[in-house]
Amino acid sequence: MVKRTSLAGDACPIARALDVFGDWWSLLIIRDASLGRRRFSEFQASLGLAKNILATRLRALVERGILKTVPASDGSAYQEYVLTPKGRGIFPILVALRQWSEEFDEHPDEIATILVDRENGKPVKKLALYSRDGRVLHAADTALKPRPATKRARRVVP
Amino acid sequence: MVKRTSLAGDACPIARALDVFGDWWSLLIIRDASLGRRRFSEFQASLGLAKNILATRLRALVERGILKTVPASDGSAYQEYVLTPKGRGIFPILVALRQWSEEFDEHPDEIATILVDRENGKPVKKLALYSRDGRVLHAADTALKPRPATKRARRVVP
DNA sequence: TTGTGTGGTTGCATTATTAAACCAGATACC
DNA sequence: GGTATCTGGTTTAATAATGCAACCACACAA
Repeated sequence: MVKRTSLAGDACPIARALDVFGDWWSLLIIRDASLGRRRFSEFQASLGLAKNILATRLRALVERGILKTVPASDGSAYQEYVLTPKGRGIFPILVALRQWSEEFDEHPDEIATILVDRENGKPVKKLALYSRDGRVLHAADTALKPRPATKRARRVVP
Repeated sequence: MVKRTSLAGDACPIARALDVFGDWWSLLIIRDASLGRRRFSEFQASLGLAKNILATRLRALVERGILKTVPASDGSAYQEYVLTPKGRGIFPILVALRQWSEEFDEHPDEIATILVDRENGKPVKKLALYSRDGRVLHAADTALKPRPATKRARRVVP
């Protein structure tokens, strides 16, 4: 069996996230969903991917709890795909990706849009990582520690 | 020619970022590099991917300015791969992915590590998006605006 | 100088992606 | 009511990417 590697059982949370939506199209579907696109045909027109791939991805994202299907909002018998809370939780990742391109892309003039505060139309701040006591942390200021054991795990009587 | 779709010319900065390191292995290589792994064999042992795939990915990441090769730090004639500033800029994306898994993974007990402040060993804060004036912004509080035209573009004399 | 480790490349089998054709049910049109 | 068209897919066949194992050149160690 020479299947594509799965990262599902990995202990690294980054790998685990990639296992859920780390393929070529899933994040773009999620981006579209967070922009308000809901219908199969909307995704297909926006992304220009083959319909069978879109169908596969939508099914996987629904299975994994990122999207859910709801009855169409226009009263027709069709269904729509909307983000679950778990799916909306991906928003910071999309913002981080966007800000990386804004900072490091070689042709930033080709970027069409900027992310702004809806209240006043001003660009948002750059994401930053903070310590408990409010200092900005860079990669070198951080470390990985083993996760403390969960208290809730109840021991089975032998 | 039925090639895999490229997102390089896309106007969306998220798509542009995914075009650079959005494939199955690149982000994991970058994660490893940011943990201090530098040698081909270290990446291969850590990730367990085929050597030809690793070679292809490393070459692509070097071409795209995420990694650069340097002489081995132990004085041998081999080379090592280290992150460029552009590569280190991916750190917030890794953090966002990690935090998403910490919050939404169905088996969080399988996550082995937590990210802490090196100063005091305490867990870092959750990434949050802020407005210019310091309010926390969620997806619904934001909007996309067309990017203002760049002033620096000089007109060619006709 | 013989042996071993590093850092790949090559070849082949398997899997994933793609485009295009097809299709059933829902909707719109007359 | 009957026909045409739209929506949301599935199926098929070709091409590209991935995975594994074998191989290989060079560095290094004994």
